[in-house]
Amino acid sequence: MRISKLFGKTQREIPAEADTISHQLLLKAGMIHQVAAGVYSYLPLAWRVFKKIENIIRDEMDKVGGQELMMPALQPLELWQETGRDLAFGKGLFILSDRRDRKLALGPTHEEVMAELVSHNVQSYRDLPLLLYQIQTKFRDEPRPRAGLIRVREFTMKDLYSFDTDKDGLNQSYNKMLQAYQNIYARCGLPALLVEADSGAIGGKDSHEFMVITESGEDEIINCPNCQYTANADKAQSIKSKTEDQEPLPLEEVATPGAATIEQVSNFLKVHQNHTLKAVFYVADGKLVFVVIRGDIEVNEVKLKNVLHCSELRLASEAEVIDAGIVAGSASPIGMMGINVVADESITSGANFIAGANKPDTHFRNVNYPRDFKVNLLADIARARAGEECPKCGDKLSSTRGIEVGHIFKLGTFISQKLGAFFIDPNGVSRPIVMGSYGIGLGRLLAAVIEQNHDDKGIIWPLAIAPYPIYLCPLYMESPQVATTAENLYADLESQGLQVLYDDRKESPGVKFNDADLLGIPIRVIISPRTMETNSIEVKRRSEKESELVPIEGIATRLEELIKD
RNA sequence: CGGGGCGUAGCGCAGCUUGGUAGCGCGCAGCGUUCGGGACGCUGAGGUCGGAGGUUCAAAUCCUCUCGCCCCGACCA
Repeated sequence: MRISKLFGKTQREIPAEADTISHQLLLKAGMIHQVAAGVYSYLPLAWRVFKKIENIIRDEMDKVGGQELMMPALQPLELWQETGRDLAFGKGLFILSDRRDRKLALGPTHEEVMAELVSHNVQSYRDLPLLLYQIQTKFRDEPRPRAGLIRVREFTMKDLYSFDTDKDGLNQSYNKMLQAYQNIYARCGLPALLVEADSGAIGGKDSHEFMVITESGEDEIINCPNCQYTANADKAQSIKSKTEDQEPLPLEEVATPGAATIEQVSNFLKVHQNHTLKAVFYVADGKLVFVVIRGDIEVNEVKLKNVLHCSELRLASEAEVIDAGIVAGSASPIGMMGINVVADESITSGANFIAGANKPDTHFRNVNYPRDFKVNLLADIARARAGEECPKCGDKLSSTRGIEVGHIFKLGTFISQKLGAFFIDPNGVSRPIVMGSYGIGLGRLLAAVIEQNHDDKGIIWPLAIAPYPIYLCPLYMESPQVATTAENLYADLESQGLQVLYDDRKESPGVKFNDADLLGIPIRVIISPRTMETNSIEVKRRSEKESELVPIEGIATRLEELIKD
């Protein structure tokens, strides 16, 4: 491709709206263009990268026996209502009406359509197992699109679904996919970390995410440097510090004038925050929930949502709390009636806590569970933090941030049951098909590669997914010798099937070098009067500082070698 | 949805407080001189100032409404 004809121009200044590296570089390199919030066009260079990633993914899916098919983005809303997942996705679902006022959803994922399809084509255990996938556009009305291609509202995803007769089969399919995913990331030059995850709106039991560690990542990851326990902070467990053993003392009221927050109360009474219990109020599907947790620990809303089995969860407003007859600032689980009380396991980690008395400016000392109050539900609803102990080995946990570049789920049978995807087992008994779901976002993967592979000059594409592996860069095109050599070499390389980006512009060396670096083409080939003097051509890798001089006759061979590495 | 910010030429910005009919840099076009890390000179094209309404002799500038975009939070595979 001649740069003089290439659609898409590099920019000297970075558009102000971008502050994530991958977003900045994609815009600066002229690879993407924003159409609306979270909606982008891919220009030719980015699209070439995209297609290379797509082919790697397709290859790995096919290798483990996946069969590619294509399902529609446009789906009847009824299908979503059958599984109830229209509620789980809530406002994230794009819904539109057709001319007859029928409601349709733009698919955010395809479990429903897939299960419906399979229900018509699988009758017997002999038809299983099955791995079906597609590479399709998905639509999600994200509350906040951000960071360029990392969180968008329209995106391409490879989604594969596994269908098995039982749990063992599911585990086998799951492990196959896990390996295939590792291969994909490795081939894309992306170190991806496997982490335990929450399954969110997709549902199901076990789920793992693949994370690329980067500061700009949206997700917090908790990990143990000792035993390699790694989990999304939404899901992560930890062992909270225990307070010292104490004999329970009698309950005692204390005046705490003006002290409402945990910080104020613990300062006022001169006790550590881990000796207090705090009350946090949520509204779950319209109902008030009283959450009790140790004062120094934060509530993990994902865990809370899961134990409550609710679809909508938000913090209660002060007015809602007061309306329920609760004294904000001194709320107490003691004597709480007619309201759902959910407590974190941390309330059993010590004795003689400070807690509210449900009277203004008053708290209790020596509150002990279960002596002084009852709860409707006791569960782990605490946010794990760095510095706490690993649930597996007891070592100190640390935390990092990452971008989720893949998510795999063991779904089980809830979707197949709802949509009637059953099979007849060898005993003639009808049973629901056991499903798994495996997603990977292509655009996000592309962006993550840039987050991971760049320097202050620009992108450094891994060879396997670079838009072009070779940047042919003649300097001083006015020199007939340079121009002729460049034209001939370009024609030669093209005829050998090599993909070459040919900078045939009459630009100064500085401009060409900077564009070559910005675009991140792995191998730069320079022809100039200087190299012509020794009848040679200069070859430099984007990832390295040093260049080498190669005799003109040997250049094609040398480039072939470099591309094979 | 809550908080903050921004919409003026393809991109980055100034002008707005104090109304007088739009400017700078980059990029773009032409010519010439340059040229191994974003050269220089000259000439030139390009904007109904996000949109609607209002105030005024006069609005990019003041007022009202509205649309869009970004960031933080909430939320979210």
